[in-house]
Amino acid sequence: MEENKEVMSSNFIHSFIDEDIAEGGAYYGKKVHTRFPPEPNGYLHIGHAKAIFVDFGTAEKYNGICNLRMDDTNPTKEDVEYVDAIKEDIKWLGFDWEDRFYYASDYFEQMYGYAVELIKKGLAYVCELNGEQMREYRGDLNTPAKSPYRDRPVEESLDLFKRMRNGEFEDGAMTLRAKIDLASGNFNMRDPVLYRINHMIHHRTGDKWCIYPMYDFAHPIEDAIEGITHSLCTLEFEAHRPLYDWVVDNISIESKPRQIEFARLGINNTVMSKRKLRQLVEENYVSGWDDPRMPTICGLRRRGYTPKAIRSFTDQIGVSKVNSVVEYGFLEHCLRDDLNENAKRAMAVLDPVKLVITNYPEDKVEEFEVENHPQNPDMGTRKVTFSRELYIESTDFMEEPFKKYQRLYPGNEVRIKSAYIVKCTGCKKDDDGNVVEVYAEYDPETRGGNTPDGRKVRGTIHWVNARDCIEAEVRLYDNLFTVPEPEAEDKEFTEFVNPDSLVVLKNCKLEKSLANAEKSDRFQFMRQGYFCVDSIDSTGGKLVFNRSVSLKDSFKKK
RNA sequence: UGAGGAAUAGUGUAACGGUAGCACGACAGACUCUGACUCUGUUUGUUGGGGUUCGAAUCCCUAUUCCUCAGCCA
Repeated sequence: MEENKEVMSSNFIHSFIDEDIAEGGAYYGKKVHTRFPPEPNGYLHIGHAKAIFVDFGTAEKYNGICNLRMDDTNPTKEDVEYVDAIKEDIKWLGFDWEDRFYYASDYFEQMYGYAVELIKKGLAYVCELNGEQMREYRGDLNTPAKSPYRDRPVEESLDLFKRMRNGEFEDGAMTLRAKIDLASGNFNMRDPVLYRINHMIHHRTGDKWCIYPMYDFAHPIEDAIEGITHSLCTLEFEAHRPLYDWVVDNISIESKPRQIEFARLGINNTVMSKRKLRQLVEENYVSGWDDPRMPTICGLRRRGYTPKAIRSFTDQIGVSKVNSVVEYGFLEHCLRDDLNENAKRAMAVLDPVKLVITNYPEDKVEEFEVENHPQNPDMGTRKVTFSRELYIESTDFMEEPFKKYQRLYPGNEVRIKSAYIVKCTGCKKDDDGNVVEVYAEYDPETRGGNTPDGRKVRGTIHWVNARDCIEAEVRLYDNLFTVPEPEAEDKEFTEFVNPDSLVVLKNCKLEKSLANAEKSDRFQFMRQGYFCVDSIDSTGGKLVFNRSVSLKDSFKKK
């Protein structure tokens, strides 16, 4: 059943949904309907990608549908600028909400109506405790909360709530609270606040409202209005589920969505809190939200990650209720897996040293045809030129090799990829002992890199023609943090920012064919890793590459 | 201390009460015009203690550890 490779693996959410479908009840006859409800107060990160995958993927699995909804119930934190960025990232990941794009703020009038209903039923009341008092009256683990206003007559609450809406009171002067259970062991049920006063310009409703619904009141209503059957969210909302159900059960609405919680994504060496990511940006630890070291979707995109790799990752890590931390290496594995198959090969010398083929004619130029992908002939070939002087990687020559070193050292033969077998004859060093030129002689019989006599040549190295190449800047990235779990440490997380997480190489030599590479093109530079075109300098036409991920290198560790 | 969750290899994730699998990593080897890829093999696991059962990761009891909640954030 090879063709099922793309289908997401099964998880406990599916078991719950299967039960619901089997039992009928509130879900009977309904298509599975989910939603992804980001608050437009920041950029999406890889953790959101998991949620997106869970929300859209679950709908997909059941031939259902998934809405995209901006959960904009708190104007103090939100901004329109994030809305478009969020939509762009989700689209880029390959998910489609079709025409079902909504704002929580579209439902403010209905929410207000439901609040009035609750007051009329005696299930909500206007409370005049201020924030500080509220905290004092809340009680603690062993003490019930107190609320001096909970027995206020319905008519009085109705009147006050209306006047709250009309703007007669200042911010924080009073709230609308649900009347549930002041002694509940679950603090969320100790008469939670439903509405607060906030005289602020909302990014969509402007100054129409000065009272705003709290998440716990708004979210179940948003879900119910949209006919969501399964409201999937992260574990920290588990204790809010009784309140979610309370709202749905006590207002006059047909739909009874079910909240199911799953564990959010953790990745080691990575910080995934919006607040902290913002801090990294604002304090210039990184160049911006899309810095290729950031775990944001736009950062990963700029780094060279593909939607396919991210989807493969979110699929394979699974969905459960266990707080877990996935290894960063697994994300990299998913990227390599995709890029290995789909990235064209090319040759780039990141730390060049000149190789002179001493027995090759001074003015001769040859052309070789090189395959773009060794395992996939469909990706075609390209031409590279060859002459007496080449650039090779400085690490591909060692005057005194260690055991098992199979590249250039005096007396050793290596294959110059796709060109000739050459034998190293020596090198030239400057006064400080640095190798400035390496010398070798080529074997004309081995044209194209073949060995007609069948002799074994262990090493094959990449190269560019020193007289026919281009220059580029290449940026190498490492983990942004030096410790596996910067958030778990006792110190401020910024103390663990890795100073070596970005290395810029200015004068890399690339084969000429790369001159017409375009932004976002991805390549595997032979033996160097996978790279993505970050930008093209408009003045000099100079290319800048980001290393998306390195190649696995087993021999270094020996 | 109240309430609600969760514990399966180094990591992540599976297993109607019926042989504890898979992936990543690690290690070893084969292959190779990339020390990549690919292929082969190996290693390591049911939190502890009881109980039910022919049989328990799974059911029961108990202990332990970890996570979440006392915003007019989401």
